[in-house]
Amino acid sequence: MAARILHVDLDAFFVEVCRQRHPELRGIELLVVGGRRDSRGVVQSASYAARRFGIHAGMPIGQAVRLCPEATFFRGSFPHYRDASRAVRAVLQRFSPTVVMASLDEAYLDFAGTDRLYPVSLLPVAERLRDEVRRETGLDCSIGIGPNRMVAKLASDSAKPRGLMEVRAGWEEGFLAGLPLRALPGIGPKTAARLAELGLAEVHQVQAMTEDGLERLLGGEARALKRRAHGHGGATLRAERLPRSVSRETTLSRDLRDPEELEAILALLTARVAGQLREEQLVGRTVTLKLRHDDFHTVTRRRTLETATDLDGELYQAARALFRGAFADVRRRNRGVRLIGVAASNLGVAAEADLFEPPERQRLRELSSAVDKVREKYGFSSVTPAAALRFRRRDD
DNA sequence: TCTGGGGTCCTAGGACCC
DNA sequence: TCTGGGGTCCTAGGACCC
Repeated sequence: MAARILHVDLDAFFVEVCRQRHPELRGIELLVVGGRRDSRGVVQSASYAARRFGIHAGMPIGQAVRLCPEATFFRGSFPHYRDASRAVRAVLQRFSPTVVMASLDEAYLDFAGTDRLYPVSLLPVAERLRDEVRRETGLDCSIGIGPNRMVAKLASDSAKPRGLMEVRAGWEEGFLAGLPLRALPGIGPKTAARLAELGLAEVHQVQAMTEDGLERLLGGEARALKRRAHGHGGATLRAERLPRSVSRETTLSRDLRDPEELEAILALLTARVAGQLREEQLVGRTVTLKLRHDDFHTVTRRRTLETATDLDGELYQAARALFRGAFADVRRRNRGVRLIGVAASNLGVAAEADLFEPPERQRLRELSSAVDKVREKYGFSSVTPAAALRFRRRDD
């Protein structure tokens, strides 16, 4: 059964969702979403008008301000994005039983086995899909169609904005030949620079080489690159699996040197991670602490627990111990801390009940589910971990 | 005001085991 | 007589993606 994958990519998703939710932004052509003017963040998305000034996702906000001081900078809100994304998914699910959201603004649809239904082209389906998404959610999208995920995605990239492109089976190599290697998934800035030093910049160059020749240049990576250059990659859509990690991190509005203040923030971040684990009925066994020094030197420290947990206290205990170890280095280097974060990984599904669980742990579990209920009703900050009180009092 | 936040996957070395 | 070899688990870091 021939694979046929459709990739839907929403155009300027974050910008458009902000416009829908904040009508005062609608008349503003030059709109940049991601953080306020003075934030230490990066651009999440920019309106097409702002992009003409060279602003793009991932660019530091400060740099975007310099490129286009007259632009409006807006922070945006995750729940709004999430709700908009779900609304789009609901439309997509009417077109295929297999819809995999790759992120908030991207989805893959499986059309394998539709050769009789649509013997020639999927473009008419894509057109209807685009119109229905537009009509029901007010959002524009671009759609790429291909024999696998990679080609479908590259096709939608080429089609942006508001375009459709189909690459039929057999035409992958020709389509890819005109692209830079950097366009291939997995070829980021570092790899692209390394390949460029070897004289490789375009997909057609890799296509023209033998695998042995490429192997002499690249070693073990040759095979994977060769496959991608010829248009292979992701013929099936795998169902969604358990997440691999749950994390929260924050870049502080100013660099901090006070460990107590940092521990208070760590307590809040850990409570968020624990809350998400419980919400998704997961438990984590490995706790990772992340610290970024003010000179951008970044370290992680991790610890694997005896038993997986979703309890604030157990996660925090591990996180704090890791923090104290890592903070000793910060102090030794006489630096401040720019970013602090915590992650739970090594995840499993939370067990229904454990008959042999010690009673004190049972009490903690009851406590956290009570906290979860209050938070569900009144918001996360209605309950604050004691360890975070100092931070709350100071900066709220 | 340079450089976010949430993820995924991979590598490499050490410990430990058989 | 100097050191095998595979597998698994663990930690730390890094590239990449949106």
